[in-house]
Amino acid sequence: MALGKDYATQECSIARALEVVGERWTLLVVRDALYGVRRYNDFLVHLGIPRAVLAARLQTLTAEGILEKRRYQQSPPRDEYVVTERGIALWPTLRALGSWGREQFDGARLRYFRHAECGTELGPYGECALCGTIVPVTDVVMEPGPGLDPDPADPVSRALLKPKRLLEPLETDQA
Amino acid sequence: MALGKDYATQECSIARALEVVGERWTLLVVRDALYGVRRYNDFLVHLGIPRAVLAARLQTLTAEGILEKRRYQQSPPRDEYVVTERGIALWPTLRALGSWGREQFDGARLRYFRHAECGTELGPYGECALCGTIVPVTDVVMEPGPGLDPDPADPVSRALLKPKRLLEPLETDQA
DNA sequence: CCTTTCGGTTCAGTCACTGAACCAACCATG
DNA sequence: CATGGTTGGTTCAGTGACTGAACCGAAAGG
Repeated sequence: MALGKDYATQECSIARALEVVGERWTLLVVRDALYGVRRYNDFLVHLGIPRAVLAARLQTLTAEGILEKRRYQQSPPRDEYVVTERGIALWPTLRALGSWGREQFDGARLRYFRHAECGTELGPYGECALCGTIVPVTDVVMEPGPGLDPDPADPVSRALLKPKRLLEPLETDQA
Repeated sequence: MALGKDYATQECSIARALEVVGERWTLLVVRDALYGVRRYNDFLVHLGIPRAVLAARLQTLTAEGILEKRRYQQSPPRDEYVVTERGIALWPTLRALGSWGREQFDGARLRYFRHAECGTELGPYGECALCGTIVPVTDVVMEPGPGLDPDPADPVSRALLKPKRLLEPLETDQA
């Protein structure tokens, strides 16, 4: 967490985790990465994050092995940030946090997450009640709920309105 | 999150949740509250948090309905902070975060969490593999693992070495 | 009285985040 | 070849959050 490093004295894996992903914006960057966002500019417009902070977060997330920087075209040279296994492993945490936020505060259904195989909506821990299993991230389909703005300003939010699998790269029609 | 409030534009319950518990130290305070810590001074020595920050966190957590301030003796007047249902509902998030931190970084077993009924160790989502259910927080027993310092300096850490149920108030022998 | 405990508040200093400006590499266009 | 657009940054001044130490007040306890 960079501030004072005091979590180091905590002898606790929660504290250890927060050292890595506890800074402002970090978990939202990981969330977007799981949603399929990969490019600097897409993170930027979707999160509304200051450029300097985004650059810093992408760097530390890469250094911690949560994202991987990958060249996807040579000319002009362009890199994308792809979420790794270690990042994918944060899905249950994000899912639990989101469930808590919605249950305790919002109420509105913003997005549905379903088991791709059977269409069942996931439980709060990312499990499929029908199949009785924890659904792997690649088998989760995300689709918009009634609470979501149907005509958002930025192209990334617009692209996220289409039902899609988690991790599947986002296609932004730059219109 | 108090910084700029930009999460408000996120249309996302994860962002909503982070508005409330995303600030530095906040989740660790909630963790301690679930472990049974209730008193200002116990939070203080166990977390090593600046007094001003602790006071601020306790206030906002109380305002958000995650903790409840409660007078436990009249003379001298003393209050304790008890975790509410809303705070208890953060247990799956903390559990997931802790599992992630240990699996991805630490490795060392610091604490075991078991289903009180049957003694089975909880899975990463707080479920009991034997009973096949999500274990309610009141039925979780916490005990020290081999990775934990067996003779810590502060009395709170020492009190947390004894196996105990979650939520059960901590008894600090002020020795 | 005098001291200690508990639960804070105050304050100066530091560090992180913010927002705007700037920059460099590369491509497309005329 | 100049111009402008796109992408992915860096720099920098200003603000706000966190830190650590000091101080404070109420209420025992001796």
